[in-house]
Amino acid sequence: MIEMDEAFFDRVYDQVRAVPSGTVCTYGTIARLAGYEGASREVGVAMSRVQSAWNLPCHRIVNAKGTLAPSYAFGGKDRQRHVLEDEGVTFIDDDTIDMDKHVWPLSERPRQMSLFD
DNA sequence: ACGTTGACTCCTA
DNA sequence: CTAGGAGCCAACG
Repeated sequence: MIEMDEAFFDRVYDQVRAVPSGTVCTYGTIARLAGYEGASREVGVAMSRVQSAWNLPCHRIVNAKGTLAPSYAFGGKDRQRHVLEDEGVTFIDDDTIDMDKHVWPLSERPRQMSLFD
């Protein structure tokens, strides 16, 4: 059977669950993998509706710049950073993830593909 | 059914 | 580096 109405949220959450520990994923990537490319903003809305009991690793979802979610999420950026660091994610700043090392999946990296770099 | 809104992204100055 | 604006898509009142 096919989910129809809540397909968007369900697919988004399913993709969030698919993000491995120690990596991070951007809203845009989640949207794309869920089949809603360009709906990055809606992914953010979906995250805001996540409840703790769902066990979604929403702390692994960050924006394209690698900065953490606003303070009102996770009870503060420090909390989110701590969780990510505990999973092995490294930061270049207190609020900025070292994206090129931890973004997932590798093939979804945002326009950084220099073949000869 | 239309207009607003949002844990976004990209481009320009 | 920061600031502002436009584009994008789905949910909500």
